[in-house]
Amino acid sequence: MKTDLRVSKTKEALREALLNLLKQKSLNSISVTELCQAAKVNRGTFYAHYGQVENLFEDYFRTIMKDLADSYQEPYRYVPSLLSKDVNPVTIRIFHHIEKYQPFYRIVFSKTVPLSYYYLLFDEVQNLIKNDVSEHYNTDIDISMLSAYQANAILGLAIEWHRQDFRQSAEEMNRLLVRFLSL
Amino acid sequence: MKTDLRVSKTKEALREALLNLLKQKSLNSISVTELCQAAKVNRGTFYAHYGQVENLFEDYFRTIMKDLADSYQEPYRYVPSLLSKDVNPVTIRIFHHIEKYQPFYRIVFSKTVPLSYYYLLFDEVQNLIKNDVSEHYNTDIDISMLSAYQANAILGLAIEWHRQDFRQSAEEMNRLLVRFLSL
DNA sequence: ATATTTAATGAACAAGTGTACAATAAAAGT
DNA sequence: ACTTTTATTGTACACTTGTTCATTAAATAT
Repeated sequence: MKTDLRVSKTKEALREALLNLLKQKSLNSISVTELCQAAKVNRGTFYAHYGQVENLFEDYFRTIMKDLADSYQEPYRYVPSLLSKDVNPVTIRIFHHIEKYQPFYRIVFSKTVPLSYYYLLFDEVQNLIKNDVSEHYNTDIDISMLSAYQANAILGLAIEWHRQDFRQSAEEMNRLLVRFLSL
Repeated sequence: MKTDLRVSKTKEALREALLNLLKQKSLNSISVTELCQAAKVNRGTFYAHYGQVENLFEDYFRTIMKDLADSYQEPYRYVPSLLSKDVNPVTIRIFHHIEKYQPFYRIVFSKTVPLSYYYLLFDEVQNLIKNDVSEHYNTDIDISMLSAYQANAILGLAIEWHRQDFRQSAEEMNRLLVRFLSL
């Protein structure tokens, strides 16, 4: 059975209202009450679907990360020439993705937000690397640990990128990563 | 001028009450009201010092991380023999530190907690690496980016360690890190 | 078209939040 | 010891939170 039209209608209204409010104020200053007023949705209805505003945002985050996953379907155009074979381009699309959704990732990387958002990103990158790594290394190595190590290294660059207010281009971040991988 | 005795008294009472409550329930289920009742501190006084329960925990986290920083004063006894010179032992004390405060780090790495705790840890490790890295590499390299990259790689292991319920020993984590560094 | 299922609504409730301010009490300075 | 400074307390207020439940309305199924 498909989802009830009313459900998708209210979820859409809430998402829309959240995005509008985020233009004016920070995520954790948005109350359930004002969100529901903006969305013209009953407060009880909100609680039926999400428990807190953070969960609504997480819902939206998942759709954005779906776009990251999807990007691996099409060929990648941004790999610097020096890359080619050593570094699997798979690991490197993340920076263009973050650049594309920059206003969004300013929130994801902000201090007051729950750690769960970071974990969503971590999971995604770790899984991408897991697929890649399991082919290239011996089987006696702990794949979970190695992929966690490599995935989070990349996210470390993303964190620093955010801290420097995204002043570098995604291209530059790619080149940085390639350089560090060859150290 | 030193801090007022009354201030340290109330802060101590609040910290003590928080630690007791954390034995029974999760951080974000602890209300300001019940915390203040347990600490026998007026609710208004709490708001004068911290704005939310999370900030009180952060305060405590800082003292624990001070212990990590201090550990670099004394010689390190846990370095596997294979390490010696390639890997600076500086980077590797983190796992014994986390092991020592394990119940605490279960909270720090839990999903609902603010990202700021992770950043505190990240800052600490990044700075330790910065000091080390600035000696060993060319000056044309972006030290902030490289240290962010390396620091977060290590924290990636910590995240995965937490996810696997800390089943490995700190020694094992050290060996894993050494191995990954030589790949 | 109609009946059935199920989601959204509105109202109401106890509890917690965040803030303000005058009154009190405890440190610090002399 | 006494005065001054400053933190804590108690009370109050408007507001938000999270939950419940009967009522209404919209979508699905026949």
